[in-house]
Order: sequence, then structure tokens, then C-alpha cells
Amino acid sequence: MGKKNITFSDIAKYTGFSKTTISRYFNNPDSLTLENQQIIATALEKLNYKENKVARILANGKTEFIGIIIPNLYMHYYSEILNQILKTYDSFGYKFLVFTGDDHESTERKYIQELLAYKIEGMIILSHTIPSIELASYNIPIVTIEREDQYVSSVNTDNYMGGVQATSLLAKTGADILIHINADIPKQTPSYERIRGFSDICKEYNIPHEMILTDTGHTYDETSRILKDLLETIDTKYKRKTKGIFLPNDTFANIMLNHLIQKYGCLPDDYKIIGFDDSPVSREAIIPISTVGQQIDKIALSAMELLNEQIEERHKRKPTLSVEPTHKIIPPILINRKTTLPVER
Amino acid sequence: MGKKNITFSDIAKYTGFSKTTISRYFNNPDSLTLENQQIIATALEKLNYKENKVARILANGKTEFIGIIIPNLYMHYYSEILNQILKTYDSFGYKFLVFTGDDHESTERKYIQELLAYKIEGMIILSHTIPSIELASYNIPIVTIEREDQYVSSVNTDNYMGGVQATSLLAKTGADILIHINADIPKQTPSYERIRGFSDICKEYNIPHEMILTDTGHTYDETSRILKDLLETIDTKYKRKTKGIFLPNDTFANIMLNHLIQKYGCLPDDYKIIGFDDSPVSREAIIPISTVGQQIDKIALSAMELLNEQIEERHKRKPTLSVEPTHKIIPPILINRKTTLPVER
DNA sequence: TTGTACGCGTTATCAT
DNA sequence: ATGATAACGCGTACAA
Repeated sequence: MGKKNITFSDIAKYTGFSKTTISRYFNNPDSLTLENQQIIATALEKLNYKENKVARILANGKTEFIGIIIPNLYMHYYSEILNQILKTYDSFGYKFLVFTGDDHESTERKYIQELLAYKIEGMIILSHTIPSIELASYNIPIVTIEREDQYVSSVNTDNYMGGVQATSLLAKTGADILIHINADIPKQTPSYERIRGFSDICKEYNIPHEMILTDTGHTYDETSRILKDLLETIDTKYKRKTKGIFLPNDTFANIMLNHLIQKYGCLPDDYKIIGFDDSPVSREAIIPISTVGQQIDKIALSAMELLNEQIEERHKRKPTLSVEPTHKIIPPILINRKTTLPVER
Repeated sequence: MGKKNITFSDIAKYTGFSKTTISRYFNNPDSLTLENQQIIATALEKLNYKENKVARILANGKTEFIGIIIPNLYMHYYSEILNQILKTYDSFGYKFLVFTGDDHESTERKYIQELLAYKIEGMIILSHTIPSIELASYNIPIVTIEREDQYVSSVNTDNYMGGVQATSLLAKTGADILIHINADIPKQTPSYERIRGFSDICKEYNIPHEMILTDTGHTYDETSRILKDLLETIDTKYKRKTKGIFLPNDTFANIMLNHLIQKYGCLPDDYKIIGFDDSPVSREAIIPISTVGQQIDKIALSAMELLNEQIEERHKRKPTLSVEPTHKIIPPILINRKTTLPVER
């Protein structure tokens, strides 16, 4: 507010053209003669014009805003997803209004209302609180990532494949017994498929296995204690056997690894460990941990592509309304590091 | 675009009031009688009115947008800062337009122009590329976090104090020689103060010390290799002495710790280690690493408070222009874990 | 307490 | 190739 904003009117007055022509200079410059473009260009310079996209939005309805609701940013997976999404600005041009959800349905609903009030063109939802049937009812392009997605388009990692890959690698080490530890997550959650993948492979190849579905705690220390106890149980229960343990994420895998090393001074040959996510800790661990990496860059890109399609669709022609939601699946990548070396015979 | 948007006009027609009254219902409801409020409320329900803040912005100039330019989100420090900033929505109500910088001055400049075009009310800058004198020239409320800040308001950790605390803790363990490894960062960078803190304490108390300022690599593997070499050097150079090593961040500290454990099977009593940042890896390391924690929640809150003050200032009265920039300092917190146990005599 | 009339800065429509 | 004029949806004097 250094006095007053320069507007198209000012430029128009200054150059002798009409506001319309100034507008055209920005949106369809080819329709002006080169010299007139030049005249306007210098006028813009001289008057130090600053564009006002708010006015433009009101006039043409295109905000180029996309709303994001993400559970948090302290988990590496989420911050990396956001990282990759934000990077698409250079190719898609959408600006991102970001909210971190707080796990309360009502407040996240408020966030959505706020986003709608700003006339966002679409949303990317990663938080889990609001059911997809409600999301669909907002009647705006939506893509969810790694959450319940029955009624909206989505991008998910191929969790089943991830479970299969992790389990297979564990089996190939020569482990006698395969163990999967996980929280007792609901069956609709995408990551439940990892459990199925583990289970199916074990059954298909007749591999002895145990599924430990239990409360894994809500803080790091709690989880650490629980996993320590679990390790003790496993240690005595499968004394003579080689144990292949599939943890649901790298943080858990790292905790397990640390407990083992604190107990034995090294990673014993009868323990094989794999995590999930390829988060930094898996690489930074005392022994680099094998894991299943989600292709976060591809997930983010696919989400934006899906969303962009929907947005472009609705910018033209008639509604073509309520196309079936698209569900895109991104394969994970097995990362074989040092915690799944073959058993030495 | 389910047909057409309901506007104040529609509500006005439907209720028999004027648009002004409908507007007042939202902005100054007390000026209406309770029954009329009720009438309008039900009309809004019935017609399924959705507010349009874009129009409101154009009319009153208040976007409630704040722009953020942050270098990246894969470093825990940055994602946590963003996390905490986003959380302030509940108390301040500002919406955040987020860009990740890419270390190119020109593109970050483009981001700023884009943000300005959306009439943001202020900016929080964490990226380092654009000098503060240029930031100041944009003539809009700005707060920077942990970067060069001569001409703009800022919030920074008390890096000097952090360096002092880390060094003191190391000294208190009884270490014979204190070593600080760091990249050769420019003196204007806030974190350079950590180096000064280390240096000053060592000199003040006549503690033998060595400062290793060198290229620390640009990838994890590179850094790992460099630190391994450095460790070898230190190991032979200070054979009989107890070495207290102050690393510039927890990732480095963790790498050093892992190298030590891989070499000796444990953390030898003649090695004391401290990192910086209190990032997850410091806690998740095989031996929990002592570190200096930045109070990220307070940093974020202070930044928003500073920014909010500036914004409110400019919403009222005359410019009161170009007040001196405010620089706020947040003290760090020493976190004494298991890598700085006193030397056993 | 409520209404009138105009402004915010652009784009879209229809002319010329 | 350029212009005049009416939107876009809301806020705000000023009036009543």
C-alpha cells in the first residue's frame, strides 16, 4: 500500500489504450502489434505495475489454488509427499494452500470449508478422518493419497506388492520362521494390504510364520518398550531358528535392530530384518536396514496429474459429471541392504 | 459449478433484505435483530450459500494469506518449522501459500512475485538465496528464520549459546581435547555463531581444542566417507586422550557414532560426542546422542507473532513506516543423553 | 436497524 | 487490432 496500486486503468490512461487492450497484453499479446506491446511494456515498467491475481480470479474464476490437508509433517513420509507435491508448481503452476489435519473430523471439515471459500480448484487429501463419501459430496476435483478412497480418485502404493516383496526377501535369506509385527489396523486402510501380502506368500510357499497384530504404542519410548518385550518373546520362542522379521516401518525396524545390537553386540546371523518406507533412518541406522521404498515422487506426480485432468475436464464442456473415480497404484521398490543377508550355512 | 453460485443478492432477494444487510450478518451480526439473523441464517441454509472469500478480498483488501518460502522439506528442521507454522492457523487464522525454494535466486524471485500477485499480507522466508536488503525492498511484512537478516525482522536460535552449551557439556565430561568439525560456512550465517561459541569457551577455559573447518560433502555417502577419514586422523593424532567431538548436526553425529561402533563394537569411553538440532535420528541412534535442541515451536510462534504485529500495524493508521527490524533470539535447549557420559576415572 | 450506490481490478462479450 | 460496457461477489461510506 505504498499509496495506491497501479491498475489497468492507470496503464490505459497513460498509454492511451483501453483497459481491454492492457488485459490483452497479458492474456493474448499476439493480438497486439509489436510496437504497441512495447509501448505497454515500458508503461508497465515506468508506472511499476504489479499484477493482482485476486481481481483476475473474481473475473475469470480460475484461482489455480489447490488445497492440501495432510496429517502432519513430522513423519518423513508426509513431509516428503508434500515436498514432492510442492515441486510440481514448476510444471503445473498450481499454488498450494496447506493445512495440517489434527485428527479431528470437525476441524478438518472447517479447513475444507475455508479452502472452498477461497475457490480452490481441487484438493489433495492425505488425512484419514473424513470418509471419502463425504469428500465426494463436495463436488470438486479430489485426489487422496494412501487412505480410504472408495468414492474419490486416489493414488496408492501397491502395498500388497510391498508386503510380498518384503516377505519374499526375508524368505530368500533362508529364515526358518517369518514374523510380521503390526498394529491391528482396519482392513480398509491401504497398508492393510501389506499384511495380506505377507500372509499370502507365507501360505503359498508353506513358510512357517507368525503374525503379531498388537498395540504398538503411541510414542517412541512406548514402541521401543513394546518391541523389546516382543523381541524377548521371539528370542526364547524360536531359540534355534533363524527369524525373519518384517516390521511395518523403518522406525520400528531400527528400534528392533538397536535392541538386538544392544543385546548381542551385533546383528546375529539368525535375525533378518526388513522395514518399510525407505525413510532416512533406514539408511542412517548402525547397520543399513533393508526396506521397501515408496516412490514418493511418482505418487505425488500421479496425484497432480489425476487432479489436473479432473480440473481441466471441468473447465471445458458440460460437466461430463461424476465419472467413476480413478485409482492409481504405484509399485514400491525393494531396497536390499545389510539386514537381510543370506544365512551362512 | 453446480449451476451457479448463490450470492448475497440471491439471499437478499429471498429474504427481502438488501445485500448490505446480508453482508452485515457476516461481519457485524449484532447490528441485526436476533429474529432477522435467524431469517437470514435459515435462508443461507435453504439456498445452500457458500461464502466467496475471493470477492471479499477484492472488496476489503484482506487476504489473510501468508507466503512461505522454505528451502526443502526433506531436512527435518525445515519440515518441523513448517509443521509448527501451519499449526498457528488455529490461533491466527492466516492461510499459508507454500513454496519450496530451489536455491536459484531467480526462481525464488519468481515465487515472491507470484505471492505478491495474490496480495499476501506477509512472508516468512527460510531460504537463503535472496539477500535481506532485497527482501526489505518488497515493502511488505517479512520475517526470516535462521538466515541472513540484516534488513528484515527475524527469528533465530541463539546459536552462540548453543555452541557454548555443547562445548561446556563436552568439557564437563572430562575430555582432554575438544574438536569441532564443520563446513567452512560464511560468517554472516546464523549458525556460524556455534563455531564462535565453541571457540570462545575453549579459549576462555584454556581447553585444548581443534577446529576442523572443511568440506563435509553434499550427499550422505560423501559425508560418511569424509567423517570416517576424519575419525581415523583424530584417532591416531589423539591416541591417549579423551576426545570430545562437537558435530554441526545430528546426522553427522550419528554417522560418527556409527563409525566408532563399527570400529570398536561400542562407543569407547575416550570418545564423547554431541550433535545439534535434536532431530529424530539423535534419539533413534544406537546410542541416544546428546544434542542441542532448537525450540522449533517457539521459533515458529515468534515468527508469526512478529509478522502479525507488522501486519496489524499496517492495517491501521499511517505507515509508521520503516520501523527498525526486530531480531528475536530463541534459546536452545541442551539435551544430555548417552554420548556425553563423564569419563570414568 | 436497514438500504443505496459505488468501488475493488480484472476478464468476457459484443461491437467496430 | 482495439474499445465500451457489463459482469465477478462482496464491503463501505453515506443516507435514511
